Amino acid sequence: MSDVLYLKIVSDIKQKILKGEYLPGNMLESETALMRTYETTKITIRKSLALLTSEGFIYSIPGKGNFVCKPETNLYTLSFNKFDKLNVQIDEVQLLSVRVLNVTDIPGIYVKLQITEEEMVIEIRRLLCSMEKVIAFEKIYAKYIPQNPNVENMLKFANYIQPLEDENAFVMEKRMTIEAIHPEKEIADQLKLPQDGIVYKIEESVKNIDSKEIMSYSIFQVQTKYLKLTAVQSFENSPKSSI
Amino acid sequence: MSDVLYLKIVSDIKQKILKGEYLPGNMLESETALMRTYETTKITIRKSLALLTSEGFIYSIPGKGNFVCKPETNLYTLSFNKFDKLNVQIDEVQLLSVRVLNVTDIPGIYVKLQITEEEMVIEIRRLLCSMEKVIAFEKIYAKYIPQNPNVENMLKFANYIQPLEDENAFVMEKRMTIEAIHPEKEIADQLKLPQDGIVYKIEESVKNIDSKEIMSYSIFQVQTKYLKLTAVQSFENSPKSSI
DNA sequence: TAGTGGTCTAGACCACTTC
DNA sequence: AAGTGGTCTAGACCACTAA
Repeated sequence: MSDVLYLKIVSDIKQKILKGEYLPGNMLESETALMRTYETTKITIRKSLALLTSEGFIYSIPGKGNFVCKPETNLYTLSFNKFDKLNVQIDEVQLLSVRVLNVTDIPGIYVKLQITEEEMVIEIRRLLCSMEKVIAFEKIYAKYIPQNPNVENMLKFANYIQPLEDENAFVMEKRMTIEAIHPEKEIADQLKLPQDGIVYKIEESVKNIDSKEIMSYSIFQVQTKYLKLTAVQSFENSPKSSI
Repeated sequence: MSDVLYLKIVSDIKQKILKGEYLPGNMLESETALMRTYETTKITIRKSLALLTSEGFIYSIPGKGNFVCKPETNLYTLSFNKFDKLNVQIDEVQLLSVRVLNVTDIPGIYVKLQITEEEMVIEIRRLLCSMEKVIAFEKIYAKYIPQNPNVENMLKFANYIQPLEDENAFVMEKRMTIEAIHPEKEIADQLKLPQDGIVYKIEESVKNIDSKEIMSYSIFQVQTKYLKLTAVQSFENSPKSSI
């Protein structure tokens, strides 16, 4: 238990929510009532309520009061990274090919990159390896614009282990879908898998938050045994959540 | 752009971070400097900085200053629910069996439930169906304590669609692992799948945050075509993140 | 010692909801 | 009209950091 007043109030109210004294949808005491119960001023009470709000425990309706949230039980936090979060440590990247292609050469890619059918794309194909073994196969696509720094960056990072988006991570939004499938023959060969093996096919789009532009689209395929998907319900993961 | 001062300051600083004017690790102007630049008082500045902190953009070191965070690029938010988030709507639950067993009858279950080998477990086996078709197979385990309300709750919810943990969601921590595997024969039969089909095997532990006790352990197996896993990098998902 | 962030207080004005 | 939350201000004291 903290000896800071506003944190005491926070953990006190949090306890009441956790113990079920306040149920989702219930209204808390009014701010003036809380001022009296905790013998402090509006400012301190409001600081406590602000913290509870940012942690997702309560919300407020102006003119009415503060209410206990209905917790969102469907949200999980998943920690994933192509390079760090596999069961093996990627220690080598084998570049298979770097090509500049017409959009029409790759069916459907113009939709993924949200570009017109007249444009060019750059394609990178590479293998991620660990201890001389092929762990994953990856294709990366981006719009090709000659002399564009993004393209140069992609090439620079093509055979490095760090993903290029880490440099400007604040501006990026990544969205991925995970599927479990039987590998296509090319992939099965590369990963030295039987045809009825299983791979995770992870498609990821990286979007610039400002310009809304799709920066890159990648397909990452990895044998299931190298990737364990673990997700934690993210409710209590809010910042500074400490009881 | 908001007409509320502290929100203006927030979005202003956020823009500077997004545009790269402030880089991760950089120190912001001091609070007194910010007071001068925005011609306001310490309180308003501090309110802005508090919001930026809770959104994960900055952190502060007492006596030194406020610094731009290195964004965590590995964290994704996954929305998942056995009942709502499949590609089909579960409209029926078929209870296959409810049994009370010795812990030793289910190899390894005492580890999952963190109980001793002398205790009893309750086991629920059920099918989740949609439009007369079997979508998923689920086994749920919990420690069996006669007359314990948890057990009664489990039984009450055993053939309902809502998961029982929703009632006390604040106190629960859910942790799940997702695997893609070839189904065991029992599962393949139930889901009417070929032996070389693929299912997602989702194991979930529900833990009471207060008591640290494992409330339940479940194994949920669903044909891959009914579950699309989509994850979004959770950086910009913080509450009230609005630029 | 000067500068920094952390905590706390008193009081004003506004917009909103409810009766 | 009474009560509610939202925003904003001035100023104090503390603990910490750095020179």
